[in-house]
Amino acid sequence: MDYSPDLDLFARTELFQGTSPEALRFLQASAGRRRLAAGDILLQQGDRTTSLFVVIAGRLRASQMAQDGQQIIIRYIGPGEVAGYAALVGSDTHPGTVTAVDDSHLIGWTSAIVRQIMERYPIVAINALTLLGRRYHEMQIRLRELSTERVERRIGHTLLRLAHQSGRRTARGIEIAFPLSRRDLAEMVGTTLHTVSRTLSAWEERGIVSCGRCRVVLCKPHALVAIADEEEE
Amino acid sequence: MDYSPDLDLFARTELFQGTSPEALRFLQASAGRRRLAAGDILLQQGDRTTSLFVVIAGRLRASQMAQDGQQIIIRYIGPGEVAGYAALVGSDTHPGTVTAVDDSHLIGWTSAIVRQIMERYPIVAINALTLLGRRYHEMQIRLRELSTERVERRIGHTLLRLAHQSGRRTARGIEIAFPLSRRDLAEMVGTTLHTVSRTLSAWEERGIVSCGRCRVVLCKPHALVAIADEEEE
DNA sequence: CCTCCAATTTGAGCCAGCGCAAATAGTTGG
DNA sequence: CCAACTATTTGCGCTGGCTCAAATTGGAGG
Repeated sequence: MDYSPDLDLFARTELFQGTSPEALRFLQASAGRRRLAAGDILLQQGDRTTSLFVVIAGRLRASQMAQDGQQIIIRYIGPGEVAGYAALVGSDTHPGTVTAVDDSHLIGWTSAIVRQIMERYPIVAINALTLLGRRYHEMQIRLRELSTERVERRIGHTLLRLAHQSGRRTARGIEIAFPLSRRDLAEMVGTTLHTVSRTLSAWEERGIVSCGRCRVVLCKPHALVAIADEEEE
Repeated sequence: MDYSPDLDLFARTELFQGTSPEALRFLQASAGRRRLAAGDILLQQGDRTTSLFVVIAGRLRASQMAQDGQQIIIRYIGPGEVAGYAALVGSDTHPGTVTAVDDSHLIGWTSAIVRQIMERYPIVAINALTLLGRRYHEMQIRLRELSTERVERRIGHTLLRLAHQSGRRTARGIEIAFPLSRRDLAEMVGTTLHTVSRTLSAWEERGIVSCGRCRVVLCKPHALVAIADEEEE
């Protein structure tokens, strides 16, 4: 491992911000490192919980699968964010699968260490609550969208959220900064890749988006907002 | 207030189980009490967060509304559970509305006290994480169901979950122990009250359920499991 | 017992979006 | 440059479940 995370790095993560220098040193001392290539699996749904990870660089996808193989994407996880929250909430198995979608670099702690950290530094437990509360709230909103909105608006909302979380400014607009296939988008939105493809094609026609293989660029985000939030007449 | 919650009561809630006698005494001393009649609103979406509540008796409904008035039911909250989790995660406004569906009795603490409690007694923060992790996981599952399953199966899963959380054994079967209209069920499942009504009628025909005005009794839970989990051929 | 209101049931028609299928276009490895 | 594969596009027909409408039922209050 050629990479040695410095203390600043920890201080910028959602889980460890605001912790004392002493705590940061302890975190550094007890951490393990992990590198993944795009496509590698970090942890599998149903696996016994052993560690908690924080993403340093790269991007991962958390997904949920049913017995019949149907799966959905819960969220994408980027730098500074927590992956494998089971260790945080004391669950003994992982509720979902986490896969790298880009080459990624993570730092990890065992469940026992995590528990110890939270007991010794309550700010970490409180940060964890804040972060989980945010994710829970996000889920409430997605659940509402899925229950009440048409596919086109859901695709719009999803793209706007992705752009917000991990958009990259480019000459042509805001690009989703990781490989995102039509199928991926469908599994986030709750539809089929066919419908996503048709919708994107229509939008591309109107110059709202520009897309390629596993790539989406939002050229007119405001137009997308209009579609996502327009009043039902 | 004629009701004086004893220490045992706290020890049985999801948030305070496992706390020391000293902590329990502090909790008791700093608690406020609140009674609600069925239909009363405990807190409204968007309101500034002031308190956290624990349900002692009764039942409440947490819901989420969009600008256009479309709403969904996030969950029902029963004895021993937390209502108004915003104070727990440090959110400054409530993400949803909480309404009593039965006469209810709650105990509450101000946000400042909650913060103080979590810093002084880390077990409470850890309990909070566990509880929120459980709810988050529930949401993942509902999101997956909503994305991939047909209405009939979703209604089945929802009824089974409700029966599990707050079912009451009766001569005719397991009764959902609080008023649940077709509309309520529809707002949990992500469909219309018409479709719920048609589905329940069909099931009643087959003796699987028995229902009245705002009442549902599961007469053959195993048949419902079969419907909810049957293989798609 | 009667009135009023909310909850529920049921019918009929329609359509957004799915399922299926087939063609096309990038990508990767050889 | 070719082969094999994966991602994407697009057409077509079908249908689950929504929308609209109207009748019915059960309770609560007087």
